[in-house]
Amino acid sequence: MPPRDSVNHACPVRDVLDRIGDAWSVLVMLELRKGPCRFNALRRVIDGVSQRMLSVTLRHLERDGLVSRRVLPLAPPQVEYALTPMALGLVERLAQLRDWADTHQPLVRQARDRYDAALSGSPEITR
Amino acid sequence: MPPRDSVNHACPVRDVLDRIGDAWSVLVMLELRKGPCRFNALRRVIDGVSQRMLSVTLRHLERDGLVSRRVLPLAPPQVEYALTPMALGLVERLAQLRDWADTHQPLVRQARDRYDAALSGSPEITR
DNA sequence: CTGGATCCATACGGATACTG
DNA sequence: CAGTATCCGTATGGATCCAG
Repeated sequence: MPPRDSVNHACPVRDVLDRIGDAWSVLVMLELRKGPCRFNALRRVIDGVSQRMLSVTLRHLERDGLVSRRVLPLAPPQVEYALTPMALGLVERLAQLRDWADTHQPLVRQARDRYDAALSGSPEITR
Repeated sequence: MPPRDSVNHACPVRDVLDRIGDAWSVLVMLELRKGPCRFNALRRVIDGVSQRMLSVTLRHLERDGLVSRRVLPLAPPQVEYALTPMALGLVERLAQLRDWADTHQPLVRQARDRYDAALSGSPEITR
């Protein structure tokens, strides 16, 4: 997709799909499902996320009204992120998705390996 | 994410999330949910997808065992794509997601506008 | 601690042209 | 019809440095 804004925004699904598009959003929301969490705590538990992407992701989620941001007025500044009420329904479905992923991941892996093997095994495939 | 393969593949969720990551996969699967479909038919109905991306997307889905590909031996070659049994559960959940997106899209839009307005409205924001 | 700003590599994705 | 191959602009995302 080009500039992502010049495109067909008549399709409502796209809005949410775009948010789900970057894996981090999903991971963050699933994590926040367990309860409110602070920036670096998220950073540690998400595993693999750079500080920049976590920041960007959280801002996007906040913009879409899916995550709330609460600044605790403390000596070392603390910021707590939490799901908004609106996000709850979405997160439930995301959890359903994750469950499917968990249980079917081995099958997907198998299929993938079979596919790859079939390719490299084919006699006429030169590459 | 870097090379997408050098990354943490210990996390099972990632595998499926990556597939869901590109919006096209979801759109294609939701379309195939209605029944088997041919290449150009998909191309027409998906709207916005380039021929290349549809091709790439379908190959990925096939590789993961989520979509089957059947070549009809006809004069003008025809290829029919369909969901595999394994994909059915996934697609159901994706449909759930799409439903949420449909019903909540206005709210997301609102939140987004409010967020943007708050930014440009803030006095101290120079940018 | 919680980020924003910048720099830079690369992978994604569109357009186009070409095959079976 | 159903793709594959190439070219090439652009957005994504990591690394690093800096600020409140």
